[in-house]
Amino acid sequence: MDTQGADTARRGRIDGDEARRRILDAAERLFYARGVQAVGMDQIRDAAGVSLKRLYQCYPSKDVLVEAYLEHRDRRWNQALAEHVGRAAAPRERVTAVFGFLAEWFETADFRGCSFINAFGELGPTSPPVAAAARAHKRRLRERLGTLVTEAGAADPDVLADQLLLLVEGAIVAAAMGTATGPAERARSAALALLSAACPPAPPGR
Amino acid sequence: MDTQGADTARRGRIDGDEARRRILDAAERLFYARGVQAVGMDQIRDAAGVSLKRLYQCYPSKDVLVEAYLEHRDRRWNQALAEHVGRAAAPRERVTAVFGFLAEWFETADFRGCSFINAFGELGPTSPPVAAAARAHKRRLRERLGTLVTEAGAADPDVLADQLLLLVEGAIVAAAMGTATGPAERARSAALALLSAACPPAPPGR
DNA sequence: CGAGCGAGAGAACGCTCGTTCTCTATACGT
DNA sequence: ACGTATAGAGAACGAGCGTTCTCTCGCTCG
Repeated sequence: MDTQGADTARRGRIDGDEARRRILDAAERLFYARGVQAVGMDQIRDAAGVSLKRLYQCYPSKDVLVEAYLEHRDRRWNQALAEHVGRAAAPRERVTAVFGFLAEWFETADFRGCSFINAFGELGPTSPPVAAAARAHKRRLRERLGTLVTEAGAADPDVLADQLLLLVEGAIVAAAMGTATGPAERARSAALALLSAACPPAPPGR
Repeated sequence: MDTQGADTARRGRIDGDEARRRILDAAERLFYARGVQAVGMDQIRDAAGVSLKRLYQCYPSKDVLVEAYLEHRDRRWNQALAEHVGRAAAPRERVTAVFGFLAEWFETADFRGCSFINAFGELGPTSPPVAAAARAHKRRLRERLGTLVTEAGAADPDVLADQLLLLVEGAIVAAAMGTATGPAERARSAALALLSAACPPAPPGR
């Protein structure tokens, strides 16, 4: 009688892949919500409904689990962003879709800023792998912005992409700290202004 | 013979105010460089050249010391920014001076991002006082930007101030993580573009 | 000059937490 | 059905750290 209990949160004899997934889900939720150092392995075990032995079989140390957490979050975030941007066709709409994505994200109940900025601030000087993961995440974002503004025909794509990156990161930080009102909308209007200024509506000169 | 040693880093019988200053200096340096949780009271004691007893006499707990650290940093940072902005007279120059200040700051040898963003990411969900201090710091920055853009005659100062805030925070984060090239300059040019778009050079209409 | 208050140095305490070990019970192969 | 390998549950271990305590010494005040 139901010793398996696939979707319950309590313990039971479970498959190896299922255990990995549950652990990673629990770790992602807890690390993101409370910070890495504030969450112990015991709490992850409880939330995942897995034995400590299993936990250490799947992820042999907390450092490994932290890296897996960041990697997973990078993949999910980039995928969600890509989907959101992909729903827009016109180049300019694709750029503003980035900020629409941010607006939706900021409204999420458990939003607590950017995992990578948080992890970098918390562990960056101590843990080179964490610092590298955070930089890699931002580099991918920067590259995506680069292709978007290039497709939009910006005069100097490198400059504009950097500026949009600043707006995105600033909006995330401001949303996390509640500093600016409607950070996503403010960032989007700023991005539109920069975009309009950067891609001349009529070809200049001849 | 020199049991006092005011400017040496080693121990010795010292005055109470001097002890407070040395402790706060050491705490600021270490907390900022390595993060709050990564620095122990013993290390602060060593760096300050003070006994543990003295340390706890001046700051009765680590939490108190952390709050003093953030408060001190807020005061110093705002003062430095005010000085930098104060050297410019024209309203538009005063706005761009903010980004000149950032550029100088980013070149500092021990630059490691914004103490408040870092502390918020590290301790925000755990420590309400830290979260409050970070929000207060950003609120002050936002207010300063508000007055600057108002003096510059922006059409909608609230929107522009928010946007400049996003650029500033984004530039700080990008500088800390090495994401964008020349974040301060990129932010400044973006700010100038937004500023030009926001304050009509000729009064519109009549 | 002597007594005592306070400072410095560091050991000690208690707690947390990452990691491992032990013990018991269960599933599976023959 | 029995032995064995493995999982679960949680105790145990060791290190790190915030905080306190002890001991000794030196300065100060009468």
